[in-house]
Amino acid sequence: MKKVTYNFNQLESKWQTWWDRKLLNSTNIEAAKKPYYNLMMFPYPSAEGLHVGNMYAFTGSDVYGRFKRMQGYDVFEPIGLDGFGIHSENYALKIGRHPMDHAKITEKNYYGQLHRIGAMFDWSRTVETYDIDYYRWTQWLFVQMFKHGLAYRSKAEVNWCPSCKTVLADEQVIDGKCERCGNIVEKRSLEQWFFRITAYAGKLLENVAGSAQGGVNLDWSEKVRIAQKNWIGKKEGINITYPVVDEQGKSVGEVICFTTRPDTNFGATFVVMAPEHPFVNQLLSVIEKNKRAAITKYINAAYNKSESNRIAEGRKKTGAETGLYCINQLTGQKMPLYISDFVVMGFGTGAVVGVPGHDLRDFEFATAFHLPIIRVVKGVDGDMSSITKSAQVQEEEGVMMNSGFLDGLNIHKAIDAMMDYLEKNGWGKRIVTYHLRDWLISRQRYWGPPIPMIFCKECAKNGKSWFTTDEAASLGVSFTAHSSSSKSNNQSARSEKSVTVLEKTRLAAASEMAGWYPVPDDKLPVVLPRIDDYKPGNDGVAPLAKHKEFYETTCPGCKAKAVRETDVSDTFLDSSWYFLRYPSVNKKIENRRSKVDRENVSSIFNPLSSQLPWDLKVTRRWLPVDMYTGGAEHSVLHLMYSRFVTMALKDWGLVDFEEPFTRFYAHGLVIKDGAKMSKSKGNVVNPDEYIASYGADSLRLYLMFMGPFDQGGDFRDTAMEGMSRWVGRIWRLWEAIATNNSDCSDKVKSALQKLIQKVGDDLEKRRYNTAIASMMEFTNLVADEEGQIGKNEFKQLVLLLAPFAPHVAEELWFLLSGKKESEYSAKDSVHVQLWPAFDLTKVKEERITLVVQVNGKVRDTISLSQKDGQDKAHVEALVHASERVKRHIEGKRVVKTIFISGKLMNLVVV
RNA sequence: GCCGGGGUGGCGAAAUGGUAUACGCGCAGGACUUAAAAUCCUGUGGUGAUUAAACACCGUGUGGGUUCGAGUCCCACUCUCGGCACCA
Repeated sequence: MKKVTYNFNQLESKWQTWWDRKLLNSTNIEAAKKPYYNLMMFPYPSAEGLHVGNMYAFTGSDVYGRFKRMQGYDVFEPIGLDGFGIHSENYALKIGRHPMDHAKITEKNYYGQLHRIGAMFDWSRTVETYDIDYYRWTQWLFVQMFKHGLAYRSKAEVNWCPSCKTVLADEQVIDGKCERCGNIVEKRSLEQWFFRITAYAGKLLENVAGSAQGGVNLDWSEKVRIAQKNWIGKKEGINITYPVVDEQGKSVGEVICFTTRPDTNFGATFVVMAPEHPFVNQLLSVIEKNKRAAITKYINAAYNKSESNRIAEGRKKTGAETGLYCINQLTGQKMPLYISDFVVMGFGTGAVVGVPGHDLRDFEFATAFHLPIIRVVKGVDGDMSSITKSAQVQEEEGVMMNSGFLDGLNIHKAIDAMMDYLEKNGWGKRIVTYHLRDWLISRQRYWGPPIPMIFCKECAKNGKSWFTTDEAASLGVSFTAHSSSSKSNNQSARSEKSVTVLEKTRLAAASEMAGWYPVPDDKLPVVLPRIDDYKPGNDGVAPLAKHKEFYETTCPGCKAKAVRETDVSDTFLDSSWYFLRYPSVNKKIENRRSKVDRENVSSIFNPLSSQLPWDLKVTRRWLPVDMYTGGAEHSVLHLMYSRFVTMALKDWGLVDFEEPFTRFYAHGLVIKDGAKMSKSKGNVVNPDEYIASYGADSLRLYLMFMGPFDQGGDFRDTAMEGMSRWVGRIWRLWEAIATNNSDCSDKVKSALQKLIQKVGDDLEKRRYNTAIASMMEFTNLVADEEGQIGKNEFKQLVLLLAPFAPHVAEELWFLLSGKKESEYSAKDSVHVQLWPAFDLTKVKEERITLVVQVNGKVRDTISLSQKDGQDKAHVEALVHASERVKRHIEGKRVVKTIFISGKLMNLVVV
């Protein structure tokens, strides 16, 4: 910790105050001529304050925003807090503070820190997700989802975190553990609210895979696009129907199996269902008593098995025999039907046909249960013997055999031929399935937006719901309880035509929504009351469920007594639309400055018009987001949810674009002592202390210099000394100019032109580390020239420095202006100057260095004029005159001479 | 298992197929100073050789290949970091 020759603490706070006072960073949303929306993922407060990893990300985003502004764009760079939800609540619980009080404290801390890093945030338009003015609209979004059939309630096997005491969406379970607390997640069968994100699976995939026809081409980090692709997990295959019979051959129903490899179906020898498969219940009534007990036992064991147990068990195959058979209609063969937990209910149909010769899992199962194994593919190794070892199981390539009409075809052709055949006979139907599941949106927690739904027993009894109201009819989504109820499930997104899918799913949803009404628009928001028993319980019931005064209400349909939903929505819903809010934030219904009193419920149920949370005109101008920066850990979380919400809004005609983020840049992670910064590892670095001892500018520079922005880096404080030194050197350059108004050499002038080009290029590519390095090279060159730099050249250097070190750049620019403080206006600020232009014709380099090689090895270098360097004969003469070259070609014959004009000559000798 | 990054000095890292290790840290030596801090200067991949310089050889995870020339392109492998995973 050391001192620099200028007082950075004083200087930085001086300019931060000045920028605020001059509204330098408050974008004029309405008047902007060249809007550029530069957004960084807003932080979710899960600690007392930001750590240096957060600052790294914000700085990287800010450097780019500042660069764009200097290129003449009206850059909007907003900031906010994602402080509603489980992250913040868990921390509040940990330190024993009420989440509402905690929110106020984190707001102060986070905003204070975000101020001190010197980013160009527009502090006049912040968004806090726990603000009533904000979550009122989060609830509105939920209602819209419901009315459009994209929100539904369903009993399902869901992830339950025993530590957070709530359910979680699939995306929020990482390696069988809770995304928030790291505890092992259990399965519970609960009735929950879901968002039908699967209805958009096709479109979500197309755009991100770049396969959209006339669609959107996303300029996104490759690894994020691939992660989304994998998560959506599109598989094209076929659903094959197998009739099921008992020992006597009597028909007892049918089982549908999904497969991508129907070509191997002549080799099928058994069928396996997941323990959760609906057919299991059905068959329990038809099978022998002694088998029934065994099956029930197996199923119960499977239910109670946690995810971690399953993982620990590895590939060991267990199962229960049903005594029933599926008929392979290709061959007429009877295939025994089993129940096993290696088949998962959530994918395909929850039942698979076993082809042990050509699928490793099937092979393992067949071996464990002594089932026949038939070879139907001759592999690339030509092996045609019977399959007895797992190494013989052919999966990827081969030619069909023992397969009737398929014999001799390669497997890829055979797949198509078989699908055609099965469809023609009515035994199968081609199908597309996705790994993506519907978004489980309810949380049994306190700190979130109450789900704005009301349940009425009376209406439920009468088959009434919002879908039977006049409003629904006027929106064209009416539904009567008597129409056929097609069972909706998580795999309903199959057709590529989203309109018809939406119509279907909407009706399907309506049929199951008897008794449910959304809170009418004019009764929003449903305010989260302040309660003292806010801790989550073990019973799967939200804290609000213990508060009659909250949940007792009247039915919007029949006016009878009814109850509110007491679960709150997932945090990721809060952040799924915040980018739409920022530019329109001044459109808040109430006066921005007089926030609605959170405690006073009666003042909140204000009649509201059917306005939108965003201004359509503003939104058309500013969205989608031009540049979005954030962590890759949100690849399948926030980024997927936001895309889904935006697509839905587009279909409802509320926005005119379907992708929220045109460009997304995934920044790297800051590592400390070889590990990701985290509280539990105790390696969290607080930026405050470094700002205090080195200044925000030096810290910013150091963070950007550590390595490429998309790779992150290892934080070490010793290296920051170097940055601090360099800033000091620049400061002293100014002192030299101030005292002896020096001019500089052509060498420096030429170098500056090249520097301007280099820094601009690097900034566009976000290669901040090399941009800074080249500025250092430039100042080193100036030092070699005895510190001689012209005032003009120095001014240009300050412009290049401005995005990285905004405070010191502003101070130097101010000093260079020669103005008094009172005369220095917002227009004079270094940050609104135009990025300097470069002119390479000004580059004067008389001498160049030409490399001389013999057989590709460098043996000498020749310094000569630009002009002579182009002259092959001249260079050749010099090369042959070189002592060093002579030594290596002596007694040998030059068979070839390679000449790259102005750069290199290579003599090939033998 | 599948899909993606990545392996370069003591460390963070740089290099449109053309002088590998720019820039920074660290380290060593020096200047300034009564001394320290700060600042500035010089050196810094390895081995060998030399009074010294010149010099030679080796060097970008491993093994091959293409090329006048490979950190960079191709093939095979290996380690590592991320994502997905009994997904049919």
